[in-house]
Amino acid sequence: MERSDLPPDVVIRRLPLYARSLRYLLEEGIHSVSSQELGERINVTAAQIRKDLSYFGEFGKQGIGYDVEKLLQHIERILGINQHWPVVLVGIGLLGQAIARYEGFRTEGIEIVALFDSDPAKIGQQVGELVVQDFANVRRVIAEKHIKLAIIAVPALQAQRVADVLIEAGVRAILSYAPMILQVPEDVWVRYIDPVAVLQSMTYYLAREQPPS
Amino acid sequence: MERSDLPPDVVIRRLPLYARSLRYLLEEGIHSVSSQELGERINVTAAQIRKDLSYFGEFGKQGIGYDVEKLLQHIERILGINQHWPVVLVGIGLLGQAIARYEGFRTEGIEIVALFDSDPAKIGQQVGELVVQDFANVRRVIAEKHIKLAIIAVPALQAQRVADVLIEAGVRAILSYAPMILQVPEDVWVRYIDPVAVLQSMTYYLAREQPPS
DNA sequence: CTATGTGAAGACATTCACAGCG
DNA sequence: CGCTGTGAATGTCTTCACATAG
Repeated sequence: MERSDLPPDVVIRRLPLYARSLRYLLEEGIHSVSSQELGERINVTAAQIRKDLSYFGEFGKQGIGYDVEKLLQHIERILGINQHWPVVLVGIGLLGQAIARYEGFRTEGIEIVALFDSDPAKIGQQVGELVVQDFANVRRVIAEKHIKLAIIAVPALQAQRVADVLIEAGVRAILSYAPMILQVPEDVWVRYIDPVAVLQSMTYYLAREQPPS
Repeated sequence: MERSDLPPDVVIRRLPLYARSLRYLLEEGIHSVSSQELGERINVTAAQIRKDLSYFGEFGKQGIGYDVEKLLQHIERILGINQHWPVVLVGIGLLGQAIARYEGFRTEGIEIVALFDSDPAKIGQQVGELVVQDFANVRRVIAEKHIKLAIIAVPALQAQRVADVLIEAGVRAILSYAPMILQVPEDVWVRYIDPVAVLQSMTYYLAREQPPS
């Protein structure tokens, strides 16, 4: 392949799944895997995995497959998750608290390092190992810790205002749980977690098979 | 267009976003909207919206645009969310509790009607308006209430076992928060909420702009 | 004159199928 | 012989651009 081809975003979004599956393989003590086997675990075709990886180099051995640990390291490096990415979390309601305490965020390059809320009743409260800070201080913390990543877990109507402040302070990528499309400069990345929309897209298919109760 | 063309899944996944945006427009008292205006709110091109809608019929007025309320009703009907979809939630840890209490799930066709966990300490506990039930009873509840939709919020290693039970009991669509790809029959729908993977895919781009702290 | 609906074109993503290497 | 890596072929999705309707 032309190495000058940029990897499509859809490929980038699959890499974390490959990485996770490789970690599970390692935990099972499996040290070698073919594109076929890896694909079966994550419901992706073998050709797709090989093509995806080919955007970044040649990591396998013909006739053998891939060394799990080496491939994992390659992917972690490609994604940049071999480095440490501090994240701020804004909005410490029930969802925010669950996010703040979720172990999955403490590993694999990502670490929530500060919690913010505007509610005086929440400021000062301990959540997991962190103390909730006043959102008014978010700029200073983002600047001091050179934070580029943020998670927003505030109500829909506050999400845009929060995003504006975060971006102005230096955040370059946002994961938002608010049911609201954010308007951001084109050099800022935004992704959404939207369980209601996901469920509603599945009802489309269910409604066509058999009616609901 | 050929009405015989099936709408692509990517179109189905956008419909809930259109619906939500239309609801916000209604709340703002706006009753007419062009594909251009709607597109600007949700960062989708006008042509895409018109093409998407064309899979299902003709809902606009040339020279004018769309009647917000009518288009919303059409989309809700297409998605099947004009009907009532009862959902079971399995796994009442911190995340499960946040999901159970989230208001967004109570509207728009979706309603969580039963909570399940296997932990004796959690069974019997009240969460919002519901009481946590023993997961051992999940089959009976799914059958009695004709439930087709489930949300899984259990640890990764338990997710497959939980999914197997749910599907056997009659569930046809699953929204899973577990960081694990589920193996299911091909007539069952599965979608994932995977915030860690989403964050990790954004670090790819950040790592290429400027190094993290 | 404005904005929809839609074939056709173009861009993008996936799969195929096989040369080539270990 | 098995499995990777990859051009080419196929399939899918998005955008274009304009005929058409109000």
